[in-house]
Amino acid sequence: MQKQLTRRMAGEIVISEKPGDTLKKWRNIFKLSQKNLASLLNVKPSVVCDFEKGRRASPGIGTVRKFVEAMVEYDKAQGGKIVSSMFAKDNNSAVYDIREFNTGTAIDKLIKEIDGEILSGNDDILERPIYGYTIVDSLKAITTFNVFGDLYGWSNERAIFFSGVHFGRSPMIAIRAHPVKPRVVIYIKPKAIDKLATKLAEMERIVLVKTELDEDEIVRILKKFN
Amino acid sequence: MQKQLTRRMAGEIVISEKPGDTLKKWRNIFKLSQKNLASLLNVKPSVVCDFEKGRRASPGIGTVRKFVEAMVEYDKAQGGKIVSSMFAKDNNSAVYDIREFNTGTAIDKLIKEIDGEILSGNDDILERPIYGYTIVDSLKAITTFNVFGDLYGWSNERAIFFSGVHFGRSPMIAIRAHPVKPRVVIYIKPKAIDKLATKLAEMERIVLVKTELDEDEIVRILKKFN
DNA sequence: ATTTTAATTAGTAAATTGACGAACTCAACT
DNA sequence: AGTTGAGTTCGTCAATTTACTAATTAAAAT
Repeated sequence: MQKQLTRRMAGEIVISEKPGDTLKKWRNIFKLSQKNLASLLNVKPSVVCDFEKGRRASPGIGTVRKFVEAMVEYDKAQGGKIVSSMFAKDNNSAVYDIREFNTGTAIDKLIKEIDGEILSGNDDILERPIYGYTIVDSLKAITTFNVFGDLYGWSNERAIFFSGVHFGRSPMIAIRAHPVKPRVVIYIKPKAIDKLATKLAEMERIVLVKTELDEDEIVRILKKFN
Repeated sequence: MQKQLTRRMAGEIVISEKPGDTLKKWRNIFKLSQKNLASLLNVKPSVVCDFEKGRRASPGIGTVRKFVEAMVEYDKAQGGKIVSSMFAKDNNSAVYDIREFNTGTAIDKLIKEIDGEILSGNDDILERPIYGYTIVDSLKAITTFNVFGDLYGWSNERAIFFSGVHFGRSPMIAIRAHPVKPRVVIYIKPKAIDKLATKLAEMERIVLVKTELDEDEIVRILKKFN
């Protein structure tokens, strides 16, 4: 998340008409005075000012990097309020469990273990490895502030389990709309399966599975995987 | 879109462990040889190589900018294939109309013009300006390849009209899941309004509106706006 | 009215960049 | 075996950046 923000800041500064102004904008966002920022960087305030005022036509990327990273680091030390606010991420109580595997696990192996039934998915995808999973409550996932960003751990090559599924339409629509996609979607005890859900799964080439096991059993079983 | 990509590239290069490698990565993405790129920049190939190999610890942002912009410009001249592909935009037949305004239009003014009924939205948001709109068929939007990326024109401060709405649940879920949000969502002749839809609108602080006018009438009316 | 704090401007020395050309490696063709 | 294309390495040098100090202006705070 921090890296993402530093990249965004850096990109904005580099491409900006007036890099100095953009730098200043960010300094203000982080509520730092030139003096404060200068001391974080172990330089004199005039240095900060020179950059903001555009005295250098083309400062080095090292400079930009130091500036940007110093601000983000500073914020982190203060509790990371600014960085978090830029990502508007919050309450992730919708996430029941999230884990990464140390090695890849084939999709079909995982399905077998949790006694899943495949609703959609070609054979050729089933051998692909995934590197983790996330279990979420489907309704909470959409009503909780911005969980979608939290669904993906280290790897996007993962399975997402949805509990509290009625027809499975909303979860697939959410996945459809979200830029990052899992490899496998598993509905925990769905009441029924909407046709649009399977169609969307096919379009996204996502393996769609249902299981009648409950969350705790699944977590227990997946403990094995490493 | 181009600016967005240049920023992204620049940010990645600046923050990268090895800026040179990242530069190279992008050059490869744009299918350019060092020689080609050098000629676009009016420098000798060894210059490109020096940067890629990291001979300069901290090249200036002007250099990064020139490199990045040259690649994007080059691609644009070739039809913009790479840039487009980075945004995975494709078939946008779900989009009925998309337009940008030249000046901001207050949300409440637009609502009045299209004879809309507000289902959710605080007064303080209603005065905010928006800078464009998109009209999409809601079902096509989710079944068509990656329209979500195409919903947003130059500005995200816009209104999105959904036609073919049943209960308005899916469109709001899609918006919920998508990282970029419009200011206003307008359902065109919805059959009913799902409670979850209004709830999500409130959470996202999006003004949710319904109108009984049809697409053509709306387009006609919005022609006035500039 | 005076002092502090924040920001700006400018002169300067040392370090670094930006660009060149020439020599060199390493595959891939012919 | 020889040529071509793509990429790499490196010495060189003018132009620029980096960071300093000191002086100056502007706004807030006492």
